Amino acid sequence: MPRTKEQNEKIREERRAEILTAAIELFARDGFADTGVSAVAKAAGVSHGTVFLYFPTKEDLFRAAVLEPLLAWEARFMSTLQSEGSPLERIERFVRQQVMDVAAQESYIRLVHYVLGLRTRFPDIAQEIFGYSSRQMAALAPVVAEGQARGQFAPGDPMGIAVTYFAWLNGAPLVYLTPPDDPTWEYAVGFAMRIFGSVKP
Amino acid sequence: MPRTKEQNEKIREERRAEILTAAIELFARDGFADTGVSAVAKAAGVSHGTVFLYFPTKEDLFRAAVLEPLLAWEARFMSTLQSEGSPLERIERFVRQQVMDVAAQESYIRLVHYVLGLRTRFPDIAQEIFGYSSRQMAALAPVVAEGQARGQFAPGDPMGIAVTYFAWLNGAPLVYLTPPDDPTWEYAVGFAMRIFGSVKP
Amino acid sequence: MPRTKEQNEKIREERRAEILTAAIELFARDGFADTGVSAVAKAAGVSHGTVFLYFPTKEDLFRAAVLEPLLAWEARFMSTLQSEGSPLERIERFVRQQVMDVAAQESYIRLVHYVLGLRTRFPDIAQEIFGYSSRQMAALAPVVAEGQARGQFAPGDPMGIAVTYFAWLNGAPLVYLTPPDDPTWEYAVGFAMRIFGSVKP
Amino acid sequence: MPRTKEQNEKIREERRAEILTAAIELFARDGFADTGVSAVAKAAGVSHGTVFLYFPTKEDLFRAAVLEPLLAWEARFMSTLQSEGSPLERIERFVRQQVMDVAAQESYIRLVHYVLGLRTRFPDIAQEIFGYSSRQMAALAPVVAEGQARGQFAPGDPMGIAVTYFAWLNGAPLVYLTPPDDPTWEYAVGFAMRIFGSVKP
DNA sequence: GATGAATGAGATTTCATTCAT
DNA sequence: GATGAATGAAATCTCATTCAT
Repeated sequence: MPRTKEQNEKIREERRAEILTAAIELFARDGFADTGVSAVAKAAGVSHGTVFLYFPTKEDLFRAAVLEPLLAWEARFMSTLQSEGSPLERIERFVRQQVMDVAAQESYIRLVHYVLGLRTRFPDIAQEIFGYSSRQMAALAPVVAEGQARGQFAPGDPMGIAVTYFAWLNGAPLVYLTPPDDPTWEYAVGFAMRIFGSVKP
Repeated sequence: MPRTKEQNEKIREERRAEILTAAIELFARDGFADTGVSAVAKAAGVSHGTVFLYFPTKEDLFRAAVLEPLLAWEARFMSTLQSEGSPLERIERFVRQQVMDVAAQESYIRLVHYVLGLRTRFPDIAQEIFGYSSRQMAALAPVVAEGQARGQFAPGDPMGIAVTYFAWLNGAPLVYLTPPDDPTWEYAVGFAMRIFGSVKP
Repeated sequence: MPRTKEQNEKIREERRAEILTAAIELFARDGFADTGVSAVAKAAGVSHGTVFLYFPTKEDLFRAAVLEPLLAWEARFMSTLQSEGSPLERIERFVRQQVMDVAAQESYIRLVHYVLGLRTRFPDIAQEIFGYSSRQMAALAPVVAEGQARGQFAPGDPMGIAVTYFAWLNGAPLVYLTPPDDPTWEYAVGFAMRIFGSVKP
Repeated sequence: MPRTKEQNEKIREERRAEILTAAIELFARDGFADTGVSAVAKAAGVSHGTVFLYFPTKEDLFRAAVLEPLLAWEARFMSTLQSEGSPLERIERFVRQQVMDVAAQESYIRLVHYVLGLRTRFPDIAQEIFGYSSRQMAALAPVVAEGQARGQFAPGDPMGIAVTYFAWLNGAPLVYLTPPDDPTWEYAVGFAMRIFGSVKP
């Protein structure tokens, strides 16, 4: 009895995900050129020929490894920002969530930064990441403004503050090198709130 | 009659610097593996064989391109931090200098970040960069503490604040994409000072 | 449907042998450094990339080309030495076999001598060849002693005689330059027997 | 006061000899392709540019390193062969001299064998060496014949015997690996005499 | 005459991609 | 669909040779 169409689809989906997971890890560790397709195949438990059945070229594989996780993140962060509570509460929740994700997905973050650093080498992918960043900053600014109106944050251009926060968020994994469950990360959240002008006594 | 030793030395010094300058630019743009030694040679106006007369391997060239500028920077920043004036003045000068350098040497900064991102690929070089960062943070913290004692900055663990500032500084070039003479950078300095708890009215 | 494991194994075995045969010929003619892997590949009818699928480095290819035929030879010679007949008959058969092999496999012999000449350049391979020689001399000596006891050979230290014979055998291809079917070789056998002290009237 | 023509000549002669001595050693150790002109220059204490003042190409240097010592040897051996004494005495003296020279100049001998092994690679040089060998065998045969006539040697074609002896002489350094002052070499002389049919009781 | 900086041909080795099975 | 043998472009690195000084 041959497999049904659904079963085939499912198998394909799983294989694809396995390859992508392996690719993220390896591309993040060694960069694009130093990561062989064979290495990804091996880590995913398939032959290197198979990788090309799922991704026509190495560049396609790379692009998928970099961009697909971004989509899932974006949805989560946006919803957090629009959730319940005062601006201070929402922003603190948002910051904590991002910090924790950055800590937990450290190798993926490295991959994103790698592409941004080589933005002339990978212009299309970098462009998509910049779009993602811009949308987040644009969504953060009005919440900051609302907090300032309520007196929860120190005054200042809300968009400038949002940008400053994202600069810090991007730089964080370069200075905090501890594992995700280390208290440093929670501690860092408190310091990040200083950017919004909220200093805990 | 052969050249004197001094003449040879001078020639070598100049060629070396030319090659290094070209290497920084290209490594920053395309990364290690995608930058051919021939491309560096061409940009420096020499044949590829010549590059190997000055740097025994491509890795040596890369290492020199990443680390040698750091040494010059370190001296400058340290001296700024220990210059005259109140803690607030010194830190503001320090921040402005770093921000302006980061803006002006954008491609070099990208190169440094590239290495930090691929720190398992380039462990030795990354280690040296981390050492450089640590020394700067260690030098910054006492100035913050002094400013807090004088009431110029909001309270908070000085070392934690120093680390937060460096996180921001590292992230800045990923969100500010404007040329070095753009007012954005001066503007960014003001926002960075929020991290120290100094909010201009 | 992919090839079966057996099919792959067979393909690999055949290709490997083809490459090795070509390599022996070319290494013997031009030495290690002046034989390009591409030349071997061309002679074997494959692309140069393929050679590296079978031998990870050129040195590995060289080592295999030098040592693998030795193993086959050793077995043959040993069995001849221990075959039936009087010591004189066995040694004469042994000498004739070696002389004929040396004549027939002239280029391979040249390759072995090449390695022995450059024994500081190829210490491991040379060591293995010396081991091979030693084992043969050690096996020859007792047969000589037996022949002396029977009065078939002139007296003298059997091991010294074995060594002398091997010196001659090694030197033979440097002075006899005729093709393998030339009567010179058969003629040479008779002269070699003088070393054992057996002079035909 | 400038140097006289004679002084210049002498200096040139010495430099040339130094380079040649270094070249013999290195070519013998590493072969032609793996010996760099710079290595020879360094061993001779000159710059690599200087080597090309004395030998227009690397091949010329190699040719000189291989062939020049042969000329000196030839003269010595010939005179020994034509010296005083009975054929047995002269041949024994000749053999001893050659064996001792082979032992003492082991690396040079290796170089000669290297060229003979790669005779298609270095056809001209090999040709000259073969000429040298032929002349020696041609000179040795009549002495053997004379010895046979006097009953000092066992009968047999004198030229065949001469060739057999040279085969042995060429093979000797491949099986005797001891330093030149080791008694093995003197011992070997005795065994070599068996080829002529002279067995010491 | 001597030096050593520079060149560029050529060597080994890697690896994305193709394709027969 | 999956495999892995094969290809060949491209990369790093070496070194004989030239030539300005």
